[in-house]
Amino acid sequence: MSERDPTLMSGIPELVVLRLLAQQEMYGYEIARSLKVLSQDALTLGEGVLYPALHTMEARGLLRSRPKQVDGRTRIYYQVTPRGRKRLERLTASWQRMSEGVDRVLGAPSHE
Amino acid sequence: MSERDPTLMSGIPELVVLRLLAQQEMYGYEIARSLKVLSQDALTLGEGVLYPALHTMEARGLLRSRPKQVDGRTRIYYQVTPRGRKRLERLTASWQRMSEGVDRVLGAPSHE
DNA sequence: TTTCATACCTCGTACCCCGAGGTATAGTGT
DNA sequence: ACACTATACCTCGGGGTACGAGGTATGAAA
Repeated sequence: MSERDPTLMSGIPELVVLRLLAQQEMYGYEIARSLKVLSQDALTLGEGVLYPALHTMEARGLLRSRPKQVDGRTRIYYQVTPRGRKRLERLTASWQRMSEGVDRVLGAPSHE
Repeated sequence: MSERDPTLMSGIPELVVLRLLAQQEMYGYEIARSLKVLSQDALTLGEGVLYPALHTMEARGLLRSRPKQVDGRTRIYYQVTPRGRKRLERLTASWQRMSEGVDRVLGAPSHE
């Protein structure tokens, strides 16, 4: 139903997928490839993560989808809804806050 | 037994706890407070996360503990084992790689 | 025809986070 | 004496998510 804010945990897949789709409509397979390239292999969304995530996000009204036939293959294109954009903003803020927090702890002086 | 590498997910509690303890021996309650201060409130480890995490990490040989009586209260001090230090290195590297990946995706141009 | 890339999917598991609640001591305020 | 706060530990149950493995199907290349 309603989205929960990530506390410490991930939500990374949701965040990066929303970010990609905020730029342009894409289909699942394409998202996976783009992510790998953009992140320079640091992030890899397996299909067992990606597809369920897309479905969940659509069910929550963050995405909308439409099928498209290309060369006899079916692609399902997703786009971000206004609600999804709001969610993206919040997740981005959370991520920044959280990752800065971790970096501060990691960067803490070893002594004194 | 063996530790799993975080793929996308968290492991943040484990990472930051190891990092704190790598600097000096600490007890649970102290860790929670330090974390809040160091991260400037961006990170808060609830006790329901912290204590189980400490126990698991000890069971995995990443930490060693010793009880200490202070003012009639029992504190359990934890320190990092050599194995824990290796684990910390790996987690730190993972974290850096991962967070840079996310930042690259987030920072990707909005158009063209 | 076999293999590879494309393109979708689900199931089960494992893992982890988290809130709520529980015990106990020491100190402070009334 | 009584209550409240801070210290200090703990567990349990639930919820959510990530993930690997496996499954279907098409088109192109070997």
